Amino acid sequence: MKSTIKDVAELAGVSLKTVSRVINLENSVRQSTIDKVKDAITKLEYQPNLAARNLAGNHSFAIGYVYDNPNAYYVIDMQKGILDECRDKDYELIIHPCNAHSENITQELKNMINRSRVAGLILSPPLSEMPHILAALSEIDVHYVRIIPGTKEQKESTPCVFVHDYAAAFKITEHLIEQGHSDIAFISGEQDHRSTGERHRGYLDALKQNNIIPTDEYQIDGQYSFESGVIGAQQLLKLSNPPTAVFCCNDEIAAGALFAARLTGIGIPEQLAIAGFEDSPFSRQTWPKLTTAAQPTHSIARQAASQLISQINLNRNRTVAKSSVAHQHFEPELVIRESTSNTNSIE
Amino acid sequence: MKSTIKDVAELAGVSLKTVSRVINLENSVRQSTIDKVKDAITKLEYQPNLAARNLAGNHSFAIGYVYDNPNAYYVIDMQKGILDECRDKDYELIIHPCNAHSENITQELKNMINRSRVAGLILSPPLSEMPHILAALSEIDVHYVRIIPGTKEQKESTPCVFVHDYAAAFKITEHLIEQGHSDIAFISGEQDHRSTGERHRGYLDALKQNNIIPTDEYQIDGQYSFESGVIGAQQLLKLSNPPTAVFCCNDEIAAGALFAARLTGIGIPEQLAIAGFEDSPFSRQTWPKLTTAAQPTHSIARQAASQLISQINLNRNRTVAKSSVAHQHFEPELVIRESTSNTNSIE
DNA sequence: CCAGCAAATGACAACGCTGTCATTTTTATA
DNA sequence: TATAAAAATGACAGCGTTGTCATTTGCTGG
Repeated sequence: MKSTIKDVAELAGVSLKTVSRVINLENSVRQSTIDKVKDAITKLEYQPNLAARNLAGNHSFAIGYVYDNPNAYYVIDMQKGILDECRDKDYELIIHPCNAHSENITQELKNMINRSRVAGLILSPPLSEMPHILAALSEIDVHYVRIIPGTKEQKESTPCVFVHDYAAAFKITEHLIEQGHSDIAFISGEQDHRSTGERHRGYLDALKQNNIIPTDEYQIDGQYSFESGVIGAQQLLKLSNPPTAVFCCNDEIAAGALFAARLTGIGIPEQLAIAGFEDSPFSRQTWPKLTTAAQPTHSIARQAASQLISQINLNRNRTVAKSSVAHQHFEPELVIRESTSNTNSIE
Repeated sequence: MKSTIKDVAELAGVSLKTVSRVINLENSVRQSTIDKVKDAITKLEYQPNLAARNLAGNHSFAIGYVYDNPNAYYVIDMQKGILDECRDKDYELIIHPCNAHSENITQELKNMINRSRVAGLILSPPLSEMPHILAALSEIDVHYVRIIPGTKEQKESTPCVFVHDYAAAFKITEHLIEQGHSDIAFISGEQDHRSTGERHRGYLDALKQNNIIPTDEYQIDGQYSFESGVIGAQQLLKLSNPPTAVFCCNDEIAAGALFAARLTGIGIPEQLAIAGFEDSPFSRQTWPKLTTAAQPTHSIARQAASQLISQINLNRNRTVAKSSVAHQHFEPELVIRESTSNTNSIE
């Protein structure tokens, strides 16, 4: 029932190998031959057998996406972006959620690569920032592309897709300043996440540029969680001179801060403006809706997959331009909603 | 570098085929031989080459999970559950998000099955309820397990894992009644989702059992979205005799209803009690937190995967007990929080 | 102690494709 | 037009496993 390369070859009147060449986009095939073969492929609805390709070519047409679920929406978007690219390039995606802080994470990843024979990996934060993981991956010979906060300018030795958190944080803080605030607090995510640092830098620089001196007691150490937002905001609201605005390192923290503010009957945004980061769907589902920064997750994911796949292909063709470490960066977009701005009518 | 079945055979002093037998848990291998082989496997850190297995055995060790993203948290949980089972059984997972209402969805699925050569599929709602999709899958010969609302008792011709939405909806409604409510509204999800019907039945039966006659104008047609909750609640609050409680078909709707109530300054739960369904994380991130029903998604997913894999194996071994349509059902659990009950202190 | 049978094991082809290298065809050059 | 070089194509082995069938081993009972 299912047609094989042999059927195609016969129908097209060429050899197996020539069909194989056409499939693999090898050059040195005459256009007229290509056409014949493609016709046959279409007629027979031929689809190459992945298993056979893997086996014969000794390489896999699968890439892996490894993540430590920071946020379901983010992960889903990433998956979708990667998948879209994979479909284009005829690759498969193996997903691998894991616990970044498990002690045998490196062994786990090695096993996974061994088992699934993936040709490469995409890593998103926080895994993409953990030196011991990167080291382990470099040891075994596997390609990978990292998604990390930062910019092209910072020289990384392995391919990365950058998310320009700094710029976004700067913009958000600036927006708060424009709304007339100068007592602006910051609730951070985990200290060991690079995004936390980047966002904090953006915040600080925006203050600086507007001649606002950051207040120590406004800098709250938190985590990327709702609970952390609750606690952080409570801490801030207890101060003798509480801030009038708070920039939260992500939407969950912001939702938590909102919750805490509500508990004490504080008006949002009149008495406290709250901004988040990430534009997760629930930033639209709070009351009031959250101002936040939207990351183009889907594009980022696609870009990462595209980069990974070309890297793999480069390596296969022995063009060995492995050194050409490609980089690209994406800038989040400011999304202004009611939690920071009364000028937006609350529908 | 990577060891093959040949290496194992040599080290163990047996033939290739015997090693293959051990790997595949075939009987008719002496225990002493099994031990020898297993030792060798461990020593060499041997891992069977999936591609070769697929090719030689003409079957795949991959299953697919097809879904139309109803909810990111749900999908992530499902994926995790399926993956856990897959790791156990040495299968791979191919995820396939799609649009249930796209017109060429059946063709898309067929292509996907062809391309990825998955041995079977797991379907979650709403895809699992769409007759034309099921029909298409039955046509091509692919195993599948559906996750659907309902109970074992309902006779389905193909294997299903049931989620007992009816019972959960009944419980939630009963809880509202216990809180002293009798004017209880219902905001539905999409009418063509079976879950909507099941939840509505549960709601109606709970009312009936408590001698409450359902009010027509309290039955709101909605969708599974935040916006729908906003609109539905606004509609309810405009009534001359508005309800004192509302059961929303999922948490998003409930969050929307909460939002709408907030806008009009209505106190929750004093003036309006709100219950959701699903226990998505943000049901804990609203103010006040939402009462809801928690589905054991991870277990459901695992069960579905387990069922699918045994079905596939059965079929392989020509035991052809394909008729033994296994069913199992899971009951959501009531999670009472502040949106319906003042007895819970608001922390 | 051996025939007879079942259980255990092995030899070898095959799965569908790609890599290597040999052969044929085309093109460019003299 | 002949010849060399390049481009296009093909023959065939081999990737790591499993299926089939043949062979060997171990056991039973007479």
